[in-house]
Amino acid sequence: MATITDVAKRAGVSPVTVSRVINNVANVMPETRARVLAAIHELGYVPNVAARSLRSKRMHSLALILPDITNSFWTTVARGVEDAAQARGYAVLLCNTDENLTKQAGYLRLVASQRVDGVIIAPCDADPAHVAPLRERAIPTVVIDRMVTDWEVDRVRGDSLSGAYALVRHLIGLGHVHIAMISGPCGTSTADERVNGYRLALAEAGLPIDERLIRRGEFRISSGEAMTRALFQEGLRPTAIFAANNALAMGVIDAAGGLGLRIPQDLALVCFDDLANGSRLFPFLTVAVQPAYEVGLKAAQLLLGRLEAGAADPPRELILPARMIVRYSCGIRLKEGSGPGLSLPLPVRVDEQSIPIPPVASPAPLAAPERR
Amino acid sequence: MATITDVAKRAGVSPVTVSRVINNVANVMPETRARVLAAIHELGYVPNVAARSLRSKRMHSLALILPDITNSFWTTVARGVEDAAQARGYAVLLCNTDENLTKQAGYLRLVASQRVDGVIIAPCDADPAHVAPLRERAIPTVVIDRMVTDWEVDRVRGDSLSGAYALVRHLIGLGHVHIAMISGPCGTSTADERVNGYRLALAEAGLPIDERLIRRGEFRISSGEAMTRALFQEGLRPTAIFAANNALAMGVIDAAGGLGLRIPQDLALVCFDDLANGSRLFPFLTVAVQPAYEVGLKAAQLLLGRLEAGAADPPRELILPARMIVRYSCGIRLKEGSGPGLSLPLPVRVDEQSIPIPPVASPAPLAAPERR
DNA sequence: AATGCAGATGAAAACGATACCATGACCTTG
DNA sequence: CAAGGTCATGGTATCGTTTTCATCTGCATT
Repeated sequence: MATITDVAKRAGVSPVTVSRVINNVANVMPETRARVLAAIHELGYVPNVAARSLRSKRMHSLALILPDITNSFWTTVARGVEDAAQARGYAVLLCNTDENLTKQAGYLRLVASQRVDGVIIAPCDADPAHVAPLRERAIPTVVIDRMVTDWEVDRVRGDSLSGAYALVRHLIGLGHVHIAMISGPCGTSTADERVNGYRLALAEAGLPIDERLIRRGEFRISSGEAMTRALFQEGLRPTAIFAANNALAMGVIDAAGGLGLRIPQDLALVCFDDLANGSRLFPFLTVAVQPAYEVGLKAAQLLLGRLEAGAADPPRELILPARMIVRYSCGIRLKEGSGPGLSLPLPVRVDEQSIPIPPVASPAPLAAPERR
Repeated sequence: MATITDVAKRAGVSPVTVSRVINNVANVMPETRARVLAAIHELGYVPNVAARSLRSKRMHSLALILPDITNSFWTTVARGVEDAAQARGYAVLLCNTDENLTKQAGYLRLVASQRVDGVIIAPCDADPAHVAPLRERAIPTVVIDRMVTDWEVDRVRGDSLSGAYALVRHLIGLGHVHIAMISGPCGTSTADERVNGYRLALAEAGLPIDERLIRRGEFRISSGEAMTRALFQEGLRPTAIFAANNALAMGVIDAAGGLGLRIPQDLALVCFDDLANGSRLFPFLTVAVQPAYEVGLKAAQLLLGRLEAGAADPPRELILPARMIVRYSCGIRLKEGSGPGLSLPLPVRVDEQSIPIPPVASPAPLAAPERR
């Protein structure tokens, strides 16, 4: 494979000049530049990033560390990151942690050894010790979706609190009083915040908060099924369930099947995060959606901006507003005559209504986050 | 950041010995090894892959080039690749082409410059010219899902022909005679093969093949909708549609909504590739599924095997069998009393039946592919 | 005419690891 | 006991770039 020296020989210049042409730095005579470009083209020369980054300390690559690319939320985030990176010629290393600290630690080591320029990470938990390698090595990082305690770092996330609040208010507005919430692990900030939004909405409506209706598990289908099953087995009979993410909602559906409950007739269901084809597939969940693609895009742009400008501004927090998509899983008919009635015939596709969610103030306010 | 020399000094050995310890090559005295390991640990040393691969010509990374990670089929493939790579300490570079040749070409350039050890690619089309950079530079490659004409290369793919054949036979068995097929671009082998399977099943059943019922477009929702709409607008009235992938099936659902057709009552629908939560979300599509995770896993294993063994065996083709998952989108009740009737009430979750698909012989047989 | 300066280019060193070959110590074998 | 082999280790060159500094040319300034 051709090297920079081959190109230099062919163009009758020194490797240094070729390097200058490639990187568009300093002044090179237009005529020389043309000769170099011609040589590059003729030889099919492509710079060797290993050599380049050994010398220049810039790898031109990012690592994206997230729980599981298989979840449509993360898929879309990844797509946003990838697009932003690609636009600036950066490569993206994909890392799935499965919410597993050991895997995460392994990837942090990999990331250090790859000497990636920056990292976008949705950490397994909020414990700063678990992301220590990033801080110790001062690797530019953007934390997405989650929070890490005591770490002043760039962050991009959706507005979980307001989204949860809006969903629960929606349920309350429909007359529900016994609303259960199933959420993810304590300590995972999104799970916590969604519970906060739930509490806030109930409190504001003057409804009692029954702690037995709040369940915490993991962000996975099986956990959602177990929690739902437990709720009903313990004799609590919520008329509506708020699932803190889409996987949990799928668990609710599984449990409902087993319990002989129909959605929406017997049980209303809302959740955070959309499904892949939410408006095409029944039960047409009513959801709060974070702008997943934008979370990825903005995170990557923020990171790349830092890398290229080298600016040492103070860390920023970007909270992207969520939207509520009202569909059918609470039994509402959106427009007279347009949507299906509650009983039959089966709809093929539901009309949906997308509503911006206004931010609500956090009960325990954060350090002046930036809204946009 | 600590270098190998720092470690060497601290352990009182030469960098060469440290290198040997890191790479587990040659014999190092246990006591020396321990000293080196201790030094590594104390300094938090992580090898610099750039330097390493500059010298050793091995990047320890793979590129995965596929149409769109957002499609659940590709998501799952990616997950398989990632898991296999991670297990052997390889990093995965993610590249989305959006079926766009320009983007694909850009990534091939990136891949060359990154000097990745190997590439797993689902090429946009079968034109060998479009993947020429891989061949010219002799980059070890595994082609997945698609085919490239005149290229003897390792391949891993699902059995499209048999899957399509099985689905159409299923429809025929239910009494359908007017079955339409909407597929992807001509020249994309999966799209072509699925059409072949369709023809084969009809021919075998002695049914006439109406060319107007076969439509070719792109593998995207909007294209599926347009083709379905066109079918009905032209006065053809198929009772069943076979969509060549999940995105096209979503397009059928969109079109059906507009046309006032219910699935399955008015129109049966089957497709290739599963949806993310196919058994939880109505219309519970009956599908042929390729083992997407396995496609990714096997492709990565095949590639890594080649890289590490350096074996120059002849290229292999792995055709993984598809399965049929019979659900509800053709209006069948699986078990008396277990599934829902055709009319109501709405099911929450459908029982499903997963059936292995026996391979069928290709009408134009391929070069002795390997089955497993 | 001497000086200064900017532009264009090149020579050599350096980045951090591994490949290759060399060396000395110790062991085996006929 | 000499010859040869194995083991543990080290010295040095090298991978392909970019960085740093030096050189040279030509032109404007004084």
